[in-house]
Amino acid sequence: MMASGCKNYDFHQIEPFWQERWLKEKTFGAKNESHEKKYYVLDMFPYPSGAGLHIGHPEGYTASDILARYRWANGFNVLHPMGWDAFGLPAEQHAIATGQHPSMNTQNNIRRFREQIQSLGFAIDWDREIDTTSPQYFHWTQWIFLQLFKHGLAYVDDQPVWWCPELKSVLANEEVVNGLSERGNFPVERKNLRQWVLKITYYADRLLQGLKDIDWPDSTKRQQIAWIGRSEGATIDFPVANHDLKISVYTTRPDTLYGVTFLVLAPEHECVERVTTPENQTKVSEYIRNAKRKSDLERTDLAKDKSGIFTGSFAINPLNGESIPIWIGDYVLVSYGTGAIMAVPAHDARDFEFAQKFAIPIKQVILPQTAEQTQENFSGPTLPFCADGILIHSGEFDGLASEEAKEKIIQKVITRSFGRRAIKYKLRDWLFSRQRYWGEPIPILWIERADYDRALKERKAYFVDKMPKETVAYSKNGTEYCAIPLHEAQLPLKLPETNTYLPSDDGESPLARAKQWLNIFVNLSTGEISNEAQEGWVAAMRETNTMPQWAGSCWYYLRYMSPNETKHLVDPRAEAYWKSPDFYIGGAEHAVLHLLYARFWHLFLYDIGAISAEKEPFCKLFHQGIILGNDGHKMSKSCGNVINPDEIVAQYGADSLRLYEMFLGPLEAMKPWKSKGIEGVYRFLKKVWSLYIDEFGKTRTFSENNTPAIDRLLNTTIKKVTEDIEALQFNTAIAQMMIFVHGAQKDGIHRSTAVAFLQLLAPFAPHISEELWARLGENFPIAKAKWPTYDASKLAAHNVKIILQVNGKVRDEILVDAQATPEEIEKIAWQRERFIAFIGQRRVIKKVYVPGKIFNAVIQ
RNA sequence: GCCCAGGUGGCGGAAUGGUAGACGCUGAGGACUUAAAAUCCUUUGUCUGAAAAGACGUGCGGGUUCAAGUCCCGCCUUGGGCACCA
Repeated sequence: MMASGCKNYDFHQIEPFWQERWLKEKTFGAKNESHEKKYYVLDMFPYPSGAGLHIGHPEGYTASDILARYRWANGFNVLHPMGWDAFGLPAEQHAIATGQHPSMNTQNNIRRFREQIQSLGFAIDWDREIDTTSPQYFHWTQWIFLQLFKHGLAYVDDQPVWWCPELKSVLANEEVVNGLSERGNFPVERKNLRQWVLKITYYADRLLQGLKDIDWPDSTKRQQIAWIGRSEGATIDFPVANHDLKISVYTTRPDTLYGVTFLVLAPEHECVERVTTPENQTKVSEYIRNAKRKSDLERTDLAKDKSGIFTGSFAINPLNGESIPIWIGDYVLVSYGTGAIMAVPAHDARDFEFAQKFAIPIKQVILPQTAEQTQENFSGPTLPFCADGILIHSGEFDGLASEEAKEKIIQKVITRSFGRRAIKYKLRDWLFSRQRYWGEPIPILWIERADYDRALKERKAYFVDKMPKETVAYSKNGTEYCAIPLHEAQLPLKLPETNTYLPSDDGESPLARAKQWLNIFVNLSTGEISNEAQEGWVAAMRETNTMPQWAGSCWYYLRYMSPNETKHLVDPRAEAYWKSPDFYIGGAEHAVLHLLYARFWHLFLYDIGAISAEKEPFCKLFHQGIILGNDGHKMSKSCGNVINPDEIVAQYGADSLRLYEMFLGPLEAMKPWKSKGIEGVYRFLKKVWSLYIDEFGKTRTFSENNTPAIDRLLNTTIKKVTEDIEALQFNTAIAQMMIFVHGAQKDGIHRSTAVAFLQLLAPFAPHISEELWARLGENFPIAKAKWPTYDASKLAAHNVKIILQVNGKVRDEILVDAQATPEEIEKIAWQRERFIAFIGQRRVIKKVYVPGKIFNAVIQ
């Protein structure tokens, strides 16, 4: 069981040899039937781009691989899979440019990625490889969509959506950053289009609550919390003077209700026309026209210059009867709360700015409550004062603290029935359709209303028990169409073959041009589909939108458990065993996209019983930091600082690359790549080699015995490496192994020590470890060898160094027996001239002894 | 503007309140070599000093403590996130 007769550390020979061997012997195949404890370690699977593997990929993959191999060595049945998130724009743009079908391009990229990843020697179960673009996979992505549809969580809507003219597609809220597309940084605009939307808001509260029980980086949890944006408050109805009309506003600050000096409606608010008085009509219409013309970037611009217009009407504050003007302003969003606000300029920065600009009265009703600010000479806070405080000018509520006042005022509002408690979320429903070719087709058929009604009435339709309570419908050219699910037997619904991938300017998907695929006939009793009209069948049109790239990644971690399952999205027995990943690693950039969408789908699948083991998909999450270029900037082609992993592997080998990426710094930190730095770990591996192999390429004969120092060093190293792996502190684990090798080189080591050290090194640098392991005559994979344990009694040295301090400053050091008592140590200290010299004639008033470390004399 | 995480030698980074700078890179000197590469050894925070040694030193200013990179208060600064969400 030996790789080669290579004399020197020839990784070119060693690494491919073991990679092939692991693959062929399925060394890292996970067993779905096992009495062993399971460990499921998951990487965020890559998008196989045409650029090939990036140097950042192996960072997370190596970290997860170290854990996988470490768990194997601890007797776990480990699942460490890999796959491809392969739908997406670049493959399609490549197709547009070359005419080559996107699947060709995708398969080429996958092949390259697989080769590159395999060249790094990860302990992956390649029999479980998945590809989101394969029909066997998207069959179940489509199946999940049908379940969402059935449960009323997928619906169509033609509210304004983000449209990107450059990408010719709509984008989800999460994909728009500062008015630009997340992908490509192209401008986006608002456009009314008929779109599929998933009701993620139905899960808003549970998505928030679920965060409490999972072990995630705080910053990521905070981002999701902020994105969900739950707030508690009240909606309050303001009657409009001289109208039979009330305007409802949402507020989180009912304690400021006495400070309301105006209302503001969003320009799109439904009451705008009714409250606008005739003399203000012209100006208001003009204002609204302008507001509509403004791009969202302008409207939410950084300058935030307030604009607005008076409607001419007044509302009545229901609490104190004050008459307050009703304004229109585009700083109020129609899509949040009620689309109208009560403005309290004294205690809200935005209202304050608005009031100042339009000379509206500002009425202070809250006083700061800190002792410092309530002193006699206190002249009042700088307005706006937005924190909690004590109420003034608020009638019966004067003197109450904000928190209590909120509650009391809400109660009064409820009793007098002009309002109610309310909880609002910033989270919006997930815009789920894309006008693109290279995505999962949405498995929906559109039939005419008459056919739909007749089928339902006859109660024989195949879809009766697969429909949402509310019919999903839309009208086009005077005809109403209803959505029905494709029969499950028709899944997977494959993309039509076409040679025009280019989307159109009007938001129509390229699929709409594949007429053969688009216009079909369906048997409403059986769900069968045909291209030819048949007796009793009805004409139907397929949905032409496709799913967004996030769809496939919402449930891939389940598919790995049983990648070939044909009856379920995941084999229930496999799911019961593997549950969910024990460890999930990937970039922080997915904090609110993938990681929120996947949690949503997981909760849904749990609710409908498709899975049963866990309510949360990712119980422990970790983000690896970004690796920057040599120059400290983010790697990019334009900066010319991109490091190619293939070149590193060719020059130093995979083990060096793995080791170096782990040695760079803390896993979570952003850190610059230094091309010189890899020399250090490469030298280290060469030293390891020569510790085991002599200059003729023969395995060395080891020492008869370890020196006591080596015994201690080995045990310290086992302890440190084990603990550091558990804590994901790989950089310091490697440092400790370097210290070990240095000591081993000097003193020589016993064979058993040589064996143990290889095991520690194996998760980090598996190829060289496996090679040397084989040369030591072992005949099974090193990853399956039981992880070494340390002997705690051998960690302590016989002699310890005690630091002598005077007033906390280091003045001397002494070497004493580890068993020495404080008295004995003090006695030795008083014999040290250097130490005594710093004390001189002064009196010692205190002595501090830190066992095994420090003796500190405190003098006057 | 708001929220979060950082700031330690020439560089990447180590340090349960207890010797700051582990480990690695770089630089300097040396050994081996005809030479180079590789390897090995010594050295490498700043200042003063021939040396012994001493003083200073973890973004800045205070504080707590026998003892502070670490804890507390204020500020500066870098990175990330959110940003009219009422």
